[in-house]
Amino acid sequence: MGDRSVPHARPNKAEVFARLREAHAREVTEDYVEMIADLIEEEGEARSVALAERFGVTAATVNNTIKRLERDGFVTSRPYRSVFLTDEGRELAAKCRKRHEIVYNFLVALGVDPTTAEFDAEGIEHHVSEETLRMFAGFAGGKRG
Amino acid sequence: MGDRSVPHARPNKAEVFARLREAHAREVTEDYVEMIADLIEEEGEARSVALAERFGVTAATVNNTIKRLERDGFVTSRPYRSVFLTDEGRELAAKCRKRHEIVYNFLVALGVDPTTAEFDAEGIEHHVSEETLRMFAGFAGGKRG
DNA sequence: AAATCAATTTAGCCTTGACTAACTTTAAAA
DNA sequence: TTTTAAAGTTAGTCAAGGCTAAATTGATTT
Repeated sequence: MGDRSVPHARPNKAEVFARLREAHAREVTEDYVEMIADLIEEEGEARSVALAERFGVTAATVNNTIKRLERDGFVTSRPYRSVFLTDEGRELAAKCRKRHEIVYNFLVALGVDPTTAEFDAEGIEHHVSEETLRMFAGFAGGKRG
Repeated sequence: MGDRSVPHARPNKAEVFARLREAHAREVTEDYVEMIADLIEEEGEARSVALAERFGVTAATVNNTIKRLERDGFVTSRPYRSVFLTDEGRELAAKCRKRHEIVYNFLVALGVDPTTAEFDAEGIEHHVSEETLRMFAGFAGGKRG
């Protein structure tokens, strides 16, 4: 147990920032698999030109990122062809989409303007723990039901 | 007005991600000025060994970051001496601390465990707009009063 | 005063995530 | 079928933010 017996003991700062850095490392991956899933749904396939347009980056940047996602097992791709999600990628995309919606709906339920909520949700979603996500879901749900 | 006359028009995705990238670029700066202010308050000065310990990074990393903060006008430093905040740095630190507290108190008011709230607040705070921050502050305040 | 130890700095390396410019491939039009 | 335009790729650059290892400085002991 170490020095953690005090009620509400503050976590070690270094732990907090270590977790923050881990979250950062996952962010781009999560945004990409989510966007790829959206594109496949909306347009039937995910072309890198569409990814570049939606993220507001160049085609070269998309290319680099897709290679990394492939290396990490989230997508498959062949030269000059569109990008596909692996099972793992699809799973992650589904999880991220749910989380995004919960955060967005929570902000709107709280009274935040929907446009602002879109901006904020995109940043916040990657840093919300399971526990906090449950609270968010419960709050928005309670307001509806 | 362009194509923004529809109620609740979704913002362009590229804008959302551009703002996200801007927020990222500010994160480390904000965390450092806040931590430097804390150290000066708690210990009278901000030594890089203390910064390294609290962030959970090496002294070399702290050194790099401090140089960047100095370049950007948030701190001053002299070799082998502790770090000082400029007026701009102090201002930013105060703003960040207030924001951090609002986010943390909001999460706790919502029912999130204080330890989890510490972790989540550190990630969330950098992505909360002024508008959302006001909603957070109002929510926690309303519960108290 | 010298030795030692802790703190700081420097140098060099790595990955991520961005860019531009130039090149190749694919698909569509002439 | 050839040409052209759009899409995708490759190569090279850069800054941020991490690291290790080695050198230096400052402060404390002996």
